[in-house]
Amino acid sequence: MSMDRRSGCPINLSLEVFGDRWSLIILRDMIFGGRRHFRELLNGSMEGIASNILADRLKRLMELGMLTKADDPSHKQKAIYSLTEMAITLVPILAHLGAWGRVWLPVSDELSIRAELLEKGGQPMWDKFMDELRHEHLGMPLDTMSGPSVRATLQAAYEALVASKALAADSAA
Amino acid sequence: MSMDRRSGCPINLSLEVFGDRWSLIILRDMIFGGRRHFRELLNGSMEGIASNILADRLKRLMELGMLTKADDPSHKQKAIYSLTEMAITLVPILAHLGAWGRVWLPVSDELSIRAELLEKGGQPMWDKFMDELRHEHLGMPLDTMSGPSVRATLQAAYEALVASKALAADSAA
DNA sequence: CAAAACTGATTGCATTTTGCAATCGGTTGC
DNA sequence: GCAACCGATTGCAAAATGCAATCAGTTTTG
Repeated sequence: MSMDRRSGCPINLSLEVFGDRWSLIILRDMIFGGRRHFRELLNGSMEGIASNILADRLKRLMELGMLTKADDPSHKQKAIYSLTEMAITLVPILAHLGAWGRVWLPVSDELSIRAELLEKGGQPMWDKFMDELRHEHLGMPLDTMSGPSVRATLQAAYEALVASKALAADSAA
Repeated sequence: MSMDRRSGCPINLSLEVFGDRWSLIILRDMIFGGRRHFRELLNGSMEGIASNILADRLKRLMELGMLTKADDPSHKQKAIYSLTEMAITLVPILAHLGAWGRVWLPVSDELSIRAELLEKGGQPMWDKFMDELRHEHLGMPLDTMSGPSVRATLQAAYEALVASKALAADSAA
């Protein structure tokens, strides 16, 4: 909440933006999960964020210029949160972070398949994804309309893995 | 300090490692500043870390496998902290983080020159840097001994910029 | 050889941040 | 009308943080 400015170091300033346990989780769910509403973020997060923390972080991310809020025309009191360009350009960082975590931390297979695909896709896939996010959140035209969206591709891979695991568990039982 | 495991998501797990305001700052000072001792980290950090927080984070980073501690042979009670491979592979993430911060946050010229050079150097420079860090911290042989070290290059650019700024300020006065 | 300075910490304590549970007033669907 | 849902807000306890003082051992200094 506070504008510290402990130093003008780029890494320090970045850390002042998401050097906490929730801000990046919220952005992850918006970017990869496509969530736009308060309730979606509240109930959808696997990590179980509390509603006051979510409200606080959404406010803070807006103050920092990472998100904008707009009324949902279909529902008078529903708010739609949108990523700004500043947040969309985090995609390569999230990809690297996921790749690093996949190597060094006790990740679960299902949840890391997305990170694996995103890593293998490399910069071209990240560019396509950012393009799609700009379309979704900023109303920009889609440069290239080639095949399924990156999010759908990642989601399909995740669901296929979950299904195959369930099958294996069934046949074992 | 706690081993949360809120979820097996790679991004979440990564966040549980450095989703705080100090852990990455310490690693930054070790990687880019070449600091190895408690006092160097305590007094050298621009952001002014408190000694108890530093002690706590060093302990935590050791438990996480990011650092190791050894006796300094030249000084019986001096401890030398070393980066592990796990920490050294953060270099690309730090480079991306610095690049992102340089674009979107109010960085200072002097402190962002390093990030700029590291970004421009790209993967080859990161590889060279990681190779040098493995030599320094893990005792590995240097693959390529080509020219000045990456850290020295970055440091020289920083000092040149500080000097030129001081000169400009002098001539203005 | 004793005093001073430095080593990596630790302790006590006040302040701030975090997280949980309950709740709020307004909106929507039935 | 009324239950379910909307984006929050409040009260409160627990944890993290930051500061200042301190520690015992080691090295340097005079």
